[in-house]
Amino acid sequence: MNYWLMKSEPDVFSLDDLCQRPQQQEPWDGVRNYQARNMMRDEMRIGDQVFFYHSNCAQPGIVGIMDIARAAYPDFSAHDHTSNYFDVKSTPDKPRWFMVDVHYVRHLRRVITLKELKDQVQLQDFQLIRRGNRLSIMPVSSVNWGFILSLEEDAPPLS
DNA sequence: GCCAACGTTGGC
DNA sequence: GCCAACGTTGGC
Repeated sequence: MNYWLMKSEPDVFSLDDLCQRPQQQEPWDGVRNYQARNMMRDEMRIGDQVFFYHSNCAQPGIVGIMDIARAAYPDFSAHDHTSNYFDVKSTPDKPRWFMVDVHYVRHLRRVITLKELKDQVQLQDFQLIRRGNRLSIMPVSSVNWGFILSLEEDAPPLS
């Protein structure tokens, strides 16, 4: 099984939004970056575990856990003229963009903030906190996954 | 294939 | 709102 982190702006789609879906499941549409697409299309498997990360908000950080409920299939929002994610170069015949379905697992007991992650000596190899990182989807090693989860048990940092 | 211009991400 | 970092586009 593989571990991942996926970012979303909570104003657009939050962990609470996912939690409130009827099946607590949702297509992860709108990814328009080739590296991120390739990871979804080529490497994500049903049952993989995913950190849900809130970006571009007051308190950026990991807020919960999802799993992969459906492997990659064409992102239909690319073919929808009314969608923000419309891409004239993607067609149903030759889809350029792919997505997976994610499924809610749980909220973390507290937000593990970006700042807190950056402060961890043990996470210096974690892509999320490397300079200039902008990928919205990234792999998480099983070691880092376990370590980050262990932070959940700690008291939140005071600052 | 090079690279300047431009657009986007996302923390702060 | 600012801006650093990075990806994409398109002229040549």
